[in-house]
Formats: sequence, C-alpha cells, structure tokens
Amino acid sequence: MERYNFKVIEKKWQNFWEKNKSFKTKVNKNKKKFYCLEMFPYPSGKIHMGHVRNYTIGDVLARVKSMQGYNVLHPMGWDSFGLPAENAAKENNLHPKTWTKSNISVMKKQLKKMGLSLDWDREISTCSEKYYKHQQLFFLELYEKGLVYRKENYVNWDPIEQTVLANEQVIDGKGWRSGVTVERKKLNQWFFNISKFSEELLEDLSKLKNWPDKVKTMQKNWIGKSFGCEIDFKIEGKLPINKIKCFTTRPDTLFGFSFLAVSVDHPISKYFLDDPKFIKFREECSKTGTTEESIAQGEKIGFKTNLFAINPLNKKQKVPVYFANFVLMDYGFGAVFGCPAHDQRDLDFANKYNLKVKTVVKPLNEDDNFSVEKEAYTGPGVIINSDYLNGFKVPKESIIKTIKILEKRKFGKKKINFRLKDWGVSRQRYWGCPIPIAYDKKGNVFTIPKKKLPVKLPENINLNSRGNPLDSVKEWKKIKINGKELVRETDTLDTFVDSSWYFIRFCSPNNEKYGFSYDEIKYWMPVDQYIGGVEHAILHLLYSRFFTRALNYKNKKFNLKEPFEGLFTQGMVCHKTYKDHNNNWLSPEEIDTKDGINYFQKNSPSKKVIVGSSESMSKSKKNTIDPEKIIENYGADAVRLFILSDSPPEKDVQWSEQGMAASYKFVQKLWGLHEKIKNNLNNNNNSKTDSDEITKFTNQLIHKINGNLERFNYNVFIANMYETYNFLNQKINNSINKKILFENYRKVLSIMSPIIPHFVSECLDDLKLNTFQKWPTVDKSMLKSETVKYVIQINGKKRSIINSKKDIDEKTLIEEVKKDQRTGKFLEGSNITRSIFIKNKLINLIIK
RNA sequence: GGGCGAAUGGCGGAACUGGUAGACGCGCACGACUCAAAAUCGUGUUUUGUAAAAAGUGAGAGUUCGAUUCUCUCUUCGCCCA
Repeated sequence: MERYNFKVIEKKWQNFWEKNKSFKTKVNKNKKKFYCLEMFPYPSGKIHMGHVRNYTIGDVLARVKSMQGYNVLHPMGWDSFGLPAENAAKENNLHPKTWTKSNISVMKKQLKKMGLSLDWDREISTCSEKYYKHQQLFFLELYEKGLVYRKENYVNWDPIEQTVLANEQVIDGKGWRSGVTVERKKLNQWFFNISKFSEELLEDLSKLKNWPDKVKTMQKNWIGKSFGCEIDFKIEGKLPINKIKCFTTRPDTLFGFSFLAVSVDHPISKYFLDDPKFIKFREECSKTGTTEESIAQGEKIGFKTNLFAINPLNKKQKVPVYFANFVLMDYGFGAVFGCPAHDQRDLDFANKYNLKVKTVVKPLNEDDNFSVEKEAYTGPGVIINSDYLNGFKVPKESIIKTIKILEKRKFGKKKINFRLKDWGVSRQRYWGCPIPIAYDKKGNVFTIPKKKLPVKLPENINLNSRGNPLDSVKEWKKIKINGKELVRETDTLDTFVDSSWYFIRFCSPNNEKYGFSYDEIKYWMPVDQYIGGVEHAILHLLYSRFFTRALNYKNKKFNLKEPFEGLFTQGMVCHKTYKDHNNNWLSPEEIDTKDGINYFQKNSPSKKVIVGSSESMSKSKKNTIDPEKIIENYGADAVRLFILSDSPPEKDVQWSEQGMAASYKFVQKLWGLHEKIKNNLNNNNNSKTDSDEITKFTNQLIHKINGNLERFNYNVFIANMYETYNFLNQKINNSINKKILFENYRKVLSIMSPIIPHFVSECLDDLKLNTFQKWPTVDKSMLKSETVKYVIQINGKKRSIINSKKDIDEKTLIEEVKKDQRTGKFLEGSNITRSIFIKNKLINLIIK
C-alpha cells in the first residue's frame, strides 16, 4: 500500500481549484444565497493558529452549504490600516505600505495552503485607495445626514509622543511607550452619532435569533439603558451659579441626600481655575484614569467648594457641593447627588469626609430602626424617614411616584439615560483613512468635494517626527476649494470604521462608482453566518450595526438594518507554557522529554523545564505554534481535522502534538480504507449479505451529522468520522454488494469532504466521480429498525438491556423481563407495584 | 465591584426535548509482527471488588418512577466590562 502523499495531492487540488475558479461566486437569483463570513485578519505578518481555527470553522460551513445547493459567498480580505504598521515602520525603517503589502502576500499564500473555499476575486484591503475612497464618501454622506459632528473632547495626551493615546495604551496613568504621565487635553474630534440609535440598537438585539445570548447581553450592558430622572438643584453660594442639573436612577432616595458631587470637567469648574488647590486636585484626578474599573476600585477623593445645594423636596436641607473624581462629565450631566446610605460609592465618600448618612430605605423584614452602617443597602424594601415618600415600595413604586412629584413641582423630569457614548473616530495617526475635511483660518469646516475623492495619503512621510505625522506634511495639507485656501484635516479615521462596512463591500468589491451596488447587497446581505472571536463582541459588532443603520438612515433604497443574521464566536487556541529556572519563557521547540512527564531543555537534560498551565497562544509567552510549519509537516487536511476535533468550536482548544499526530494518522488510515474499499469494488458480488447494515449505518450517520452541523458540534462530527472508519474497516469484506458499497462510500466521502477536502477530492477522483458532490439526503425509512433495545430498570436502576420487537406493548415486555435470566432474579418473590413504560425505549419496574 | 458562563475517567471531551453516563480521540497496559527498536495492527482501560455487585458527572439539599440535564444554597475556575 502506498502512503498518502499529502504534499503532492494537496498542491494538486489547490491548483485545480484556483485554475477552475471553483469558488468564484456571482449573483444568481434562481438560487438561494448563503453569505458565510469570517472576521477578516489584520495583516500582522503571518497567520496564527487562531486564524487557522476561525477560517477552518467557516470553510466547513461554506463547503457544506455549497453542497446543500446554496449559492455561497465566502470572501476574504485585509483589515490593513492600523498602528502596528506604523510601529513596525519606525522599528525597521520600512514604509507602512511596504510592510503591509508584504505581510498580505505572505499571509495570502499561507491561507491558500489551508485549502479554503474562498472567492479570491473578491479580495479587498482597507488600506487601498479603492476601498477607502468609498469610506470617505460615506463619511460625507453621514455628515450631510447629520450623523457626523465635531466637538471638543478630553483625550489622553502623551506629551513626549505628542499624540493621543487610547485607554488601553495608558498604563497606571502613564503612556505605554513613553512612560510619562499622561495629560488630559481638550481636542477637537470627529464623532459618529451612534447614540442616536441607542434605543434601536438595544431593541433590535431581540431580533437576532442566531446570536449567542452572551454577546447580546454584553451589547445590552454596553448600551446601558437606565430609567431615572433629571433634577435641578438650587445652588447657594458666592458664585454666579443658580442651579446644577443631575441625572439619577434613584430619585426616591432624595431625603437621604448628603452631598452633591460634580465632575472636575463640569462647566462650573471655570470659577475655580485660579485656585491652585483645585488645579492640584484636578491633576490628582487625572491619575486615577477614566475607565469604570479604575473609578470603581480607586480611592474616592473630593474637593470641597464653598457652594451648597438645596434639596428640592426639603428646602431646609442644604448640603455641600464637591468636585469628585468618580463623577464623569460624559455620563448624565457630569453631576450626581450623593445618598450614602444606598450607594456604596457614595458611602465610601461620605465616610471619608464625615458627611451625614441617613437611611431612607429599609428591607421588608426590618423595622423602622433599620440603619445603614458600613454597607450601603441597595435592595428592595420600603421608603422610611422621608416625609411624604414614606411607605412607597422600593423600587417599583417609589421611583415612579417620586418622579411624578418632582415633575409636578417642576424640579425635574423623567429621563432615560444611556451609557453608550458617541463614537469618537479621530486618530492622530498616519496609517488610516484620511478624513475628507478641510478648514479655513477661522476653523470653519469645509467638506472636500466628492469629485475630488479620494483624499490620498501622502507617500512621503517622516514617522519619526513627533506628533501627528500628517500635520508635518506641509504640501499635502494645503488645498484650494472654490478658490479658498484651506488646510486639510490631519487626523485619520479609527480603523473600526474600516471594518464597519467591509462585509458590504464584499458584495460589490469591484464597483468603482460607489461602495456597493444596491442590486448586489439586496441579494447577498445580510451575512447569514458571521464567525470570529468573542473579543469583538461589543465594539466591532456594535459599530457595524450602527454603520448599517447609518447607511439606511434617510435612504429608502438601502433596506437593511442588521448586518449579521447569525453570529458564532469561537474559542481561543491554547498551549502549555514552559519556563526555565530563571523564569524565562521557553518555546515548545526549545524543550524535550524522554518520558512525557519530565521536561528539559533541548540537548541538555540537566536543565529542567517548569511546565505551566495551558494558556492562549501568545508571542510573549512563547507558546505559539507556527501554522505554516505544521501544515508543512502534516498537511492542511490533517491540521483542519485536528483544529476542529478536540473541543467544541465555541470553547478554547488545547493544541497538542499528540492530537495533531493522531489526526495525521487518521488521514493515513482513511487512505488505507480507501484502497481496501476500492479492491472490494472490483468483486462481482450482487448478494445482499451485510449490505443492509451498511446502508443503515450511512443513513444514521448522515442524520447524526446533520444535527451536529446545525449545533456547530464539529468535534462530534469528527468523532462520527472516526466511528465511520471503525465501522467500515471492520465490515468491509467480499460479501458486500458492490453497487451498495459504492453508493454508501460515495456518501461517506461526500460527508467528509468539508473537513478534509483535498483528501476526499483525490478519493472521489480516484473512483472517477465528480469531486463536487451534493450533500447526501437521509432515507428516513432506513433509520427505522425491526428490533429495539429496551433498557430494563428495576426500582430506577438499570439491570439489563433486552432486544425486543418494535412497538410491543407493556404487558408483553414485562413477561419478557420475567423470563430474562439477568432481570428475572430481581423480580422473584416480589410484586410489581408500578411500571413506567416508554415505548421502544425503556421500562422501569417498581417492586416491593 | 458588576455581568455571563463552566465544573463529567490519568487528559481533551460525548450524552438531541429528564430515560443505557463516559461516544470518539489522546495517554497507559498487555499482545502480534521484529534480532531489536520505531512504525503498524489487535485487545483492554471510571473507581472498588477474584466475582456477584456496589459507588460514581465540583459539594449539599429538593422535584421525579428516574437527574450530567430542572430548582435552590455553596465552592472553585474561566470569560467579559478592561
């Protein structure tokens, strides 16, 4: 027997597919479409195992759907703008474009070696002018629709790098690169008005039936709808401030009011700017950062003003006004009223500054003397100590009733607040999509005429200069519009904008006139199955949902709101970690073992290795496995098989050499089986002995696999493949009818083809069959059986399994149980008091 | 701090609506082939027990004829907000 030579055969079929453009797709209105999309990669250099997993999962689905008769769109492209290109450019003195292009060409070759059924004619790259010119046009259209605006906003400013940092680039209040304390700076930034759609984005989550609940919950929390009330507090003091507006979800606790806290960025802060103590305090605040985590966990600090706020429900009550670090200007109105007894954060603050703590809610099972000490009470109960609010049930009755009272007295009104903020899209970066805007000397905004698009990125750039790179390209910045001398916007768009519509572009990748054609998106959109990492569960998916709505807004021709009908989030690829005794990470290639228990450094058995837990593959932990090498060693089919076999796709999978080797062996075994079956097909047997059994098996197999595919249980699918091998390898003999064997084997091969397409193509071709087979259908009559296995339970315990005729009645079965050797003895000398009978499945006899 | 989820042999995991727990793979053990090894093939493999049998799905309770599956309490771990 010849070994299966994957190197030759995989290359052969990859060439065949490429030459014949086997996966090229066109709109075909007579055929049902299926749009299968995996999140496109950032071209960082090489593909990693996460890509291998993601794209294998998608490819299996695309191939199955195509076999099931769908017109499948399965494209691939590159999310190719972004900061790493700029950093790489600085380090290697390479232009970002050069770096990106060469990465794309490497990764494309690697993806092709995986044997993916991709329509490469639809390849797009977001850093290409052909792509971003449409994005610039969209930007202008959104601007016209009023969905884009410019405002001043605080940003994290790195004074050394002269650039804005993202929140995750600020570590302990310092720039990740410079290590210098980050400043808060007010800058003019462009915003997308995503909050306009807050309600809709939240509501429509319920329509997304094929999304994981987990992701929907995360989006729901991110949008953060809360019901409450805005309240105007009268202010007394020596400053010209009459009132301060607050948002609260707990107006019912107003009698527990003990301080008013405002953000250091609140408009009233302008009256304190000449107070050096306040300036110092504000610096202090900027160190805690603005993330919710740092606010929740950091120390709560305040700066007492000489102002007092008056409780609208009790005018005698005056409380101090503080600036506080835990109040953010972007949420609500940048001011909150403090009720320490019923909010832990407020309680911490009150305790620190010796402020009054008045209990106004008691749990239902407590008496009126209930009083909050160290822990704020936030649960349900009844209002107490609150004059005419007393007795209201918390929270259902109390909040609504209080709001009504406030509204009646004109101190406030009902308000729904969202946590979701508008999307700031300005980035002080070079390698991104230029914003098609210019300004005159006064700072008035001018849009670049649509005819003049694209605004191209200048090629010559000095990335080592400080600050915004485009700002230093003097010639590029100058522009004349209608004879006016203007200066271009030098910020570029957040790369999340690029990925917010690429799935639409895939429908019309070569349409030069516009970002898409209505005909094509009408046919292809929405994406039927979107597959990617859960790390994009919030931002990317929410931005995409927004962008689709933005295109839909005021445009009746664009009849689409939700871009992704189905979503699947796959788990990560993990590997054991290794360290030497100096706590340095070691890569799997640097270690060796003799017994599989003790590990040492390669070629030096004295240097022991500490084996750590399995963690997601990352360069920093050195526990990555290079897909290219693995494909080189084992072949793409075996790698596809393994990456799916060991865990359900939505969970993390452990990479293991042994598992990989087992998959490789399995492909080899299947080749052996193929030879064996081929030999059997040469006999002239027309009898039916053993043949029915094979047909029955095949039908049950298809039935099982259909179910497993529906549930994305690809690992079980593969277990089914192993079962099939075990069964056939045992059953194949010369007594099997040739025709029946051929027909069943054809079906078995077809079913395996989405997972190991090269191998199956070779086998089918070897049998002179078309390598593109239809997905086999189940012959339901073959799923039925004359006899049935009955589980016999006595007092709920399994005692035996009896083979019996199908559809027999309870009495007959009980007689059989009595006669049966194994079960009979349990029944001797006792009465059957009850029996539970489940047809064709089980009987449970209760005896005394 | 909040939200979501998970826990099954030595390991990864299976068990569709409550109905045979441990499919399938890895590992391990034994055997065959071999001078030998690797590779390959075969057999076995939850635990205790020679066996009959008993126990067993993180811990404890509950519902049920019957619970890995449903309910409650707890423990641990993971993910997300970050």
